[in-house]
Amino acid sequence: MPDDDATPARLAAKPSWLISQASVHAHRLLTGGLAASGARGYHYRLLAALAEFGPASQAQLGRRTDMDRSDVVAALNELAARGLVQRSPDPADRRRNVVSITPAGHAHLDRLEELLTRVQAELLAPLSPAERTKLTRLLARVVDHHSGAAAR
Amino acid sequence: MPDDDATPARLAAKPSWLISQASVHAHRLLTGGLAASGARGYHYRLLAALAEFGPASQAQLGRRTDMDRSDVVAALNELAARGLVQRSPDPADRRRNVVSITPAGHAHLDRLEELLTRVQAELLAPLSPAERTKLTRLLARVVDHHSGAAAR
DNA sequence: CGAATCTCAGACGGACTGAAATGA
DNA sequence: CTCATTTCAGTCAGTCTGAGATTC
Repeated sequence: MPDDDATPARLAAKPSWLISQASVHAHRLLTGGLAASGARGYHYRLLAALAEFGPASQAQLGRRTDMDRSDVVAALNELAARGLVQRSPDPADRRRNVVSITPAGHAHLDRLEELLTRVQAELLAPLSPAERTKLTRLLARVVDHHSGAAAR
Repeated sequence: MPDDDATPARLAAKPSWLISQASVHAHRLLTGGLAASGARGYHYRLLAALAEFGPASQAQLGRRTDMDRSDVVAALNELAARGLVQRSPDPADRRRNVVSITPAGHAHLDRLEELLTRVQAELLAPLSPAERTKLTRLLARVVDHHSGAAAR
């Protein structure tokens, strides 16, 4: 049987379908690439937030990386066990754990950054450099519009 | 505190991040719009496949709509209960149920089609018509590349 | 015999909710 | 006392796997 798994045309033409298919492929490439280094996407998100904004509470990190509170706890446990972040009580407010990135954490972030850059190239392989930029800009405007309106 | 939920720049610039964020927004708009009609995305996918390719077995429908076999069973139960599809044993192969769309199913598909078209417009609201086309074409090439290579 | 189909029940990982403990 | 934070336990919806019955 030839087209036993052909996608219905009206479905394949819907932007929402294309986006969700693209997202599936992206997630597969991403977790695949990271697994080789024993890392997860959450690690990158947390380390990137710490590197850019400096030490932060776990609640802050959850908001900045769009992660659930309990997932932040779990991922930080993994990072702390490997010495990539450090938890210390905030001297100014002893309710908080202030989380900061260590030198080893910076080094790890650099490795992940490089790895993720390769994954992006793989994901956008069929597009020219100009087209990759164009796609990225268009997506950014769509995302910006909806997260600006909906988030808060 | 102002930027308590700012996204790290290097994360916000990654195509894979943008795609997955866009996918979250698309899914939210989609399920939200469909829920108003008591419908689900699976219903549209199945009805579209039946309308385009004609009667099919449940296994075929699963492949064409990228659905799990047990989800096909559940969604068809819902559609059959509302008289939108019909199940009948295949006389040529009694293992199979041949599923076909009813006139009421066609009418329902038309309603869903209209609804989903509005959702697409909402999703791509910040883009001009030309930009929407451009984005759709670029995404189609990316998806095509990866599903052509990985699927089988 | 092996392979495919339909169906149901159970499992499984991911994400959210509630509440206790702590301390400003 | 009230509020925010951290943490864990429990829950929940969505999806997949396994197994059985049937037919090719």
